[in-house]
Amino acid sequence: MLQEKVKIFKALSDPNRLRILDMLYGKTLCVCEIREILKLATSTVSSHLSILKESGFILEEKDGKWVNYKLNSQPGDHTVANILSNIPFWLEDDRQIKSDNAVCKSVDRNKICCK
Amino acid sequence: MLQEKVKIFKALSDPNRLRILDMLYGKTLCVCEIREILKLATSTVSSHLSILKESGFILEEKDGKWVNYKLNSQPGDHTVANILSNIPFWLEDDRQIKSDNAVCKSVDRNKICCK
DNA sequence: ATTATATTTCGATTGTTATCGAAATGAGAT
DNA sequence: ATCTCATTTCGATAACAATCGAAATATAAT
Repeated sequence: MLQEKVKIFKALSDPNRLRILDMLYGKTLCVCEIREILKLATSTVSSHLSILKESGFILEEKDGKWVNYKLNSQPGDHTVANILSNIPFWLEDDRQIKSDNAVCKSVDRNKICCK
Repeated sequence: MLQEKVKIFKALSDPNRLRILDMLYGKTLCVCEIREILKLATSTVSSHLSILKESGFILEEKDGKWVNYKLNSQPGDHTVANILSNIPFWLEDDRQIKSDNAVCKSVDRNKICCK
């Protein structure tokens, strides 16, 4: 269905979701790490992650009280697979994306979440 | 800007715009030919074409009272170029897209528009 | 069991998008 | 000049999306 493809492109039609996707190329992240980098409400981040998951771009893994999100390395849809292999190339020149990559490396879940 | 990329993906986030793009791989079309195939109001088609043009996917060419739309063969943005080279592959399995391709070949502007 | 922390779901709000029909524009034909 | 046809712009409407905070759920630690 064409609507499936539309769902894929809608998932990419938000700057915060593009930032999340790009960050996940570096490493697996939990909701509160992403919340800290994007400066959004936790519920908003959760909603973005759900959209990326439903469209096939990412997978979730429960780990105790955390939920880790990572890129889907074996997407069922070939459009998703193709896009995932191109996104770093498409976004690499962006200022925000570059900055996220730097911040992302130094983010530590144990400092951010557990108080 | 990340917003530039978002604009590109938003342009792809509508089934009618995906249908238009795919049809343009076959041939240049005017607004009323597209209107006839998509069964939408002329003003709606014009609006979709404007979105595809603003995001860099297509170009317009005035030809008398007609305005012809065609794919942009030299997009400035490498994301657009990359996507344009992949779209036929991404959409080829879709029923609607297959049917459009057939209909599109037999569409004749002189039968549809001029009465 | 109770408490604390991470996440999701829900409800409300605000902004955006797809659609139409009507009015305006532009360009050829009479 | 006037008429006709293709297209765009405008204004309205209805559906959808991003965001938040509060309430609900889940899991770990005390």
